[in-house]
Amino acid sequence: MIVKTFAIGKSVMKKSTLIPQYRRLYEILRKHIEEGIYREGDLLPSENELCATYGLTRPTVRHALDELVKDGFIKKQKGKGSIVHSLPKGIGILSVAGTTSALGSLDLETRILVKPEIRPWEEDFFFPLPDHLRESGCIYMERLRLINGKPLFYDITYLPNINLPRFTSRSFENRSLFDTLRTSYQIDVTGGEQRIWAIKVTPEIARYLEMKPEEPVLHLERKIDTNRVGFSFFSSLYCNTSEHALFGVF
Amino acid sequence: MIVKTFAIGKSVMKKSTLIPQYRRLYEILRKHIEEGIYREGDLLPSENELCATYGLTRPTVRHALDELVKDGFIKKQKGKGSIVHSLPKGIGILSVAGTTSALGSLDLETRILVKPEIRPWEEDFFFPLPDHLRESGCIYMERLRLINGKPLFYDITYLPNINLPRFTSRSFENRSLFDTLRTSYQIDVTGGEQRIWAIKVTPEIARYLEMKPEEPVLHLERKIDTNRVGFSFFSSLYCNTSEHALFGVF
DNA sequence: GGATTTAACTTGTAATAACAAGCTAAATAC
DNA sequence: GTATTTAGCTTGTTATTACAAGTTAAATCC
Repeated sequence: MIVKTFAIGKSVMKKSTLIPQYRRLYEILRKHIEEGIYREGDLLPSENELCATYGLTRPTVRHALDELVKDGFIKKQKGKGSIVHSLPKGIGILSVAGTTSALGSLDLETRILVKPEIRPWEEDFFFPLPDHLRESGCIYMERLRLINGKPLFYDITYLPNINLPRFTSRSFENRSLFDTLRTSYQIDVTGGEQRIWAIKVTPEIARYLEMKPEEPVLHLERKIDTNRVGFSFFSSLYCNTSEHALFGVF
Repeated sequence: MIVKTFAIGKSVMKKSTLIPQYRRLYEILRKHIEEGIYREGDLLPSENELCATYGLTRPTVRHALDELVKDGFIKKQKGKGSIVHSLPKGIGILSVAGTTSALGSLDLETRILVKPEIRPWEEDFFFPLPDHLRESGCIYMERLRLINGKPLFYDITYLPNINLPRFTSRSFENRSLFDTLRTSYQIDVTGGEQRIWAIKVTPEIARYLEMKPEEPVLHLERKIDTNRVGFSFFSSLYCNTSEHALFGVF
């Protein structure tokens, strides 16, 4: 085989063992899509072109594309190609869609109500907790997310306190918890479970979300699994859907 | 290569071209899981065992297992095996979880309010409609789903009226729309989009769901894509979450 | 010019091979 | 007996090859 010296392909140094090649290509293409190099409806380079460009073989390229499909960045069509979808899938449900305004034009802000701090897990936690998590406590965090200055989400996050160097000192001002875990700690979300209710807003939540009492509010409880065995984290979330719907691609 | 005459593997007849082998293995394992042959927490046979049993190679077997992972039937762990998860992922959100009772013990009933009928698409449909769907009208259906005799879902479904022989005469008493499409028409759900709100129940919906006025109710609007290009269907759903939460695996 | 065929793309399926890395239990050393 | 090592499993990654099948546009025929 003729060895070509490209970005991903097998170079002489073998430090590539850390991160798989399909994952690296995934990150590159994902970045390109998020940066707008490929736009909605565009065709990605064909699999064979990607092979040639990055010095990989088709199974590897296809693996990367499969991940992009799974995460909702592209759709594939036989005989045609990989079509950029651009709507990030988020996790089951995550994004916000206004009735009139486009997503990009929204002024999104995240306010930290309780900075990441280590505390014991709550006694009657809303998901059954494995014992190995109970021992070392959890990283607790409360955030409020606002759109155009109006509060929309009230989000309580619980992470296992194991082996996340410098985590509590990080900033989570932008919606970057998932990105932070992915890029700084190589923790990928692989799935999870969620429960959803429509409830009447409680006085406390109403205060955070600036809602009138008795108004309906969306309540989500989520367990989020990762590729790191035993590392799951949790989120309890309240959302005012009077002006914006929760939007999800699956 | 030594040809073995197993259930899936290449036999002399080549009618196997219709349905891919990984898909057949997927259906077999899925059925086994749903029938309880493999139970929650069990390990599936190893990939090599599945290869030997069904006369397939590892890439094919892995493809089938990947699909099972994607649909939430199993989870894989390196060095260990494929662990049966049993909770079907449904589509984003579908299943119902009671606060106390287990899923299996629930008495589930589906009542048809409006039998499948062909009618034109609504003028201001809640998802943008491709032109090729508009022409041939839609199959319209209203269903009510009850748990222990109490109505829980009110579901309006819209399907494109193209090439579904005998569809309107089928029964949809049990929760089998997705199964029917999958097994009778080889239509697989590949993804979709959904919007979710918590709203105050309208008088009409309150009547169907036997709720008091002003109570919060969950509202979902979903576009569901399939492997058949151009064939997407739609669902508008209202759910009373006062006693049961919507449950989803992703 | 217009309809049809063909050729050159695209992604989808499948077999084969080899090694890496995580997990577990049996074998070994102390 | 207990702790450690090892061997043999498991899934994960990657390359190679070949053909099938859907899409599209150029070439051909009429």
